[in-house]
Parts: sequence; C-alpha cells; structure tokens
Amino acid sequence: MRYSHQRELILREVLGRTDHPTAEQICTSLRAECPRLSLGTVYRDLNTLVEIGKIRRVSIPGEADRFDGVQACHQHLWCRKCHRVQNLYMPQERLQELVDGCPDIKAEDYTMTVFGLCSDCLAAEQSEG
Amino acid sequence: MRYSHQRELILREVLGRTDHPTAEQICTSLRAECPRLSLGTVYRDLNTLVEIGKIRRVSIPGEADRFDGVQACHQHLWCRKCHRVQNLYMPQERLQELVDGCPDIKAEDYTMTVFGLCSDCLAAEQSEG
DNA sequence: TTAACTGCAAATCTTTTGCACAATC
DNA sequence: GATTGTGCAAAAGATTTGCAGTTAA
Repeated sequence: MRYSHQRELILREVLGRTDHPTAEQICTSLRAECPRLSLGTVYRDLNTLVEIGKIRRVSIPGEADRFDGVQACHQHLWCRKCHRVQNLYMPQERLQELVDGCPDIKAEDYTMTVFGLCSDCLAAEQSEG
Repeated sequence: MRYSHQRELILREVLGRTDHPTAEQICTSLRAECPRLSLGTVYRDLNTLVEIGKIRRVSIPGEADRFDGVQACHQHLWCRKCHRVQNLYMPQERLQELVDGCPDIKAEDYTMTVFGLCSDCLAAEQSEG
C-alpha cells in the first residue's frame, strides 16, 4: 500500500478523538486543514483502515457508522437520550469465554452494544429527581 | 392500537420463520397472499412490532436489517461466508452480569454479534481439508 | 364518523462507484 | 512511467415520509 496524505490525516483524526465520529464528521473536521477533501475519499480510506485493523467500525442500528481508534478492547453503549456512544470496559476474558463456548461455529470477532443511558444522562436524570 | 390485517400477516411471517428475513424478503414472501402489500407498510409495521416488543431487529453492519421473533434470549452469529445469521445461545445470566457490572450507566438492553463461520460453513471447510 | 392504517411515489440518508486527473513509488 | 489514490458527481441501497384513499372501531 502506497502512502497517502489523506489517509494519514483520517487515521490521525480517528485516533485523536474519543467521541466516535462519523465519516461526515471526520470529513467536516479535516476540511479545516484539507479543504478539498471529499466524503467519498473519507469513506474509502475509513474502509481501508478498518480492513488493515488500524481502526474499528462502530455500527448503531439506524445511524451512520462511527469510527474508533483501537486501543484496549472495549464494548459500546449507545445512549438513547443524547445519542452519543460511550466506551464500556468489561472483563474481556469473560466475554471471550462465552463466545468461545458456542459450539460448532468458528468465532473470529464479536461486538457487544448496550442500549440505555450514558453516565452523563443518568447523572442528569438522577439529579432531576 | 387498532387491528390491522397487514400487521398481523407480518407478525405471523416473522414468528414463523427462523432465517431472520429482511423487510424486502418479508414483503416479497407475503405478496403471495397479499399482492398489494407495499414495502413502506412492511417497514412501518416492523418498526411498530419492534417497539411493542413482539419482534426484534437484528442489525448487521452494511446490510439491511433483519427481523427475528423473540423467543428465548439469544445472540447472533453473522457468517462471513454464506452471509446468513445464526442464533447463538450463551448463558444469559452471565452476559447480563457483565452488562450490569458496568459502572455509572443504566443498561436497558444489549445485543452481541459474533462474526465468523456458521456451523454449516465450518463443517464444509473442515471436510474440504 | 373519525382516527389509524395502507399503497404509492417521492424524498432522505448513508455509502459506493465510475471516471478523469493527481500523486506516489 | 505505471499504478494507486483522489475529487467530484452520479448511482445505489435502505428506510422514511407525505398524501390521498381505505379500513377498523
């Protein structure tokens, strides 16, 4: 694979953010320093980066895909109130055990998505009464 | 909510199938007995049925949503070879424990999707060599 | 009778793709 | 110089929506 300025910018942007941006948000944000960046390119490069394992795709039903730098293994919470995605850290070995315990299949990867209220919205709801 | 012939047909179809059909597939199949059924109606009714908890939505990144009758609690495997969705039964209490163990949030629901090879495709691959 | 539901078609939203040009090796 | 990557715009695919007509209560 050949070096590409755009692909590097996009990778840096995803790794540097913790808010799970969409392709659209990444594109808008990067246009400050790369005005002619096109959304098609962003989608293409994001797909490439996912394929080579540098970033992860976070899919939420009915919404545009979001992208996430791969650091520690974690799962996601989708907040029904603010519609943001929050990282969840659960004991990975125990999740993996459950997945590996499924008979007759070959599990290569998995994702867990929790739906509910994120910490901010839960706190807000509790202080409201 | 008022009775609707179409909604009942759609519910019966989803409950009667185990192959996690898409809206399109449900519509095509039901047109045998309800020729003027429209895809818009199918989407509308599926959304309603999901909302009232009679069926479940199964989302796979990059694919059309599939729908599933809610029987026992189960997770899903998406086969990268045949692109079918297979049910997985893991100990639910243990998954629930992990979800409930996440601090500071309110978990209301969750889904786990495993990616890999389904039992048919794994068996085929093993017998090939 | 009236409010909910449907069919139809158009609109919306996300993502992909074809093509001519530009950049990398 | 060959080939990969990009910008742009158009296309594709999934889903929603507006509206006029139909149907259940």
